[in-house]
Amino acid sequence: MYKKEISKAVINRLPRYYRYLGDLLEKDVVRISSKELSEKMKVTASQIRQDLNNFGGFGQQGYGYNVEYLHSEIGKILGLDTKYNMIIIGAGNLGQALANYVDFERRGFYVKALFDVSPKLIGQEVRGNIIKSADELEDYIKNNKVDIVAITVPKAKAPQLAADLVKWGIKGIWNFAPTDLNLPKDVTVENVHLAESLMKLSYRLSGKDDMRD
Amino acid sequence: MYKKEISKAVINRLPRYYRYLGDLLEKDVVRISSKELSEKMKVTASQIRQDLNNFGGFGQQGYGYNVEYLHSEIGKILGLDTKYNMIIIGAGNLGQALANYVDFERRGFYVKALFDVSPKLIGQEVRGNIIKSADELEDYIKNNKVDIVAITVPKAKAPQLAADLVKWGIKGIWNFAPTDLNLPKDVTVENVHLAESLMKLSYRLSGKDDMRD
DNA sequence: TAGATTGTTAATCGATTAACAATC
DNA sequence: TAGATTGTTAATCGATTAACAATC
Repeated sequence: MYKKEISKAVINRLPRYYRYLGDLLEKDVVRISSKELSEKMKVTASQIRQDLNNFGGFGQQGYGYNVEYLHSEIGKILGLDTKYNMIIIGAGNLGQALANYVDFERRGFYVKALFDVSPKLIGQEVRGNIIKSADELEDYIKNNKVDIVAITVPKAKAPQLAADLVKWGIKGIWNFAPTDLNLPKDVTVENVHLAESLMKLSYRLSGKDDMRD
Repeated sequence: MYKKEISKAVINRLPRYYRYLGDLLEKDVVRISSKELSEKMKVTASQIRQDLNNFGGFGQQGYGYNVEYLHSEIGKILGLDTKYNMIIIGAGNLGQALANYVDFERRGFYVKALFDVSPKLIGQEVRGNIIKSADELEDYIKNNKVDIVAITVPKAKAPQLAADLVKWGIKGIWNFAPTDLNLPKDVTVENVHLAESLMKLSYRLSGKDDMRD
């Protein structure tokens, strides 16, 4: 069977569709047309229909889309019907912030452990998890199912840590360290580069540009 | 004078160039060709040259680019030669994590105050800043130069807060709340949607795809 | 000078938008 | 049935890559 290659641009938009549909669902909206949704989201209706049709026909001519059904289908596409075990390495403020983010759990991402090297942090409790010593990391990974590792350690430590994680079998990394991790292509890395986000804001504020997106 | 419109794709890449050049600078690399840089960054040399030439000719034929000069020029393009006063609204873990991120200061982003509604947090110190009551926010903004407001409050509170901020004259918002803020177009909003980032990771892990980027 | 590498134009590729036939 | 709106093809637009003349 031929596997359609979905473009990155489309995938990047899916979570946003999911969010808007979730909001509509909360407001008990039953159906929505691509045109109405396009006005809310400030994209073209055409783009919405094209995007969705990469995955299948979720709508109905003359009617539009059933909000609950579409929300659920996009959730499945995004893998939100799966439970993921996540651990966090680096239990500073950012690591703790992630551990405290309840919404992740609602989407199927369960924080199972936090690790740190700092004796000050080891032993502290964060949302029911005792922060463990980084020395226990290898053992932990080898004895537990870990789907996602969030890396919130300093830049200098991240590449070696990532290499070790891969060696121990980790396939999914959520990287907050301000560096690129060059890992085998069967390992999925999603980067969150806060400093770069702030620089983009700076660029636009400094007025070399009058972007509208 | 005609103002060239720089595409969003280009701007999104600038901070990454800046980071790689900064790393080279730390290693005392003096010059680099687009070809060498392209190999490190895993992009095409052509793209690098095209991107840079949106802003001017920073290189020299037969030589390449001077690392220090190019780093500095990209910094200027990104507005990193400007000092920004930033305040953080929502002093939970995420807000505190941002306040503690030293690197921001190095780039010219100074955290001047944190605000929260929680009596537990108000009065606490974070990196030399006493967390203030959100009641003082309007006064603070009216009496101080505030260039950037980082919003780390719950989703439900974010839209009203953003509307107030705009009313009080704020032009730059770094939004961490999982919602879109619909603000006048002279207000610049940069979003960091962590949940959406995690969903993208989930999509790729759930294997509907074998992306190579 | 010869060699290297940029700056820039032209060609290609991919993504977005428009249009409309299919169909609920 | 008539009206609405999708699914999908075709047209357009923009971004990336290739190629090469300019030039250090």
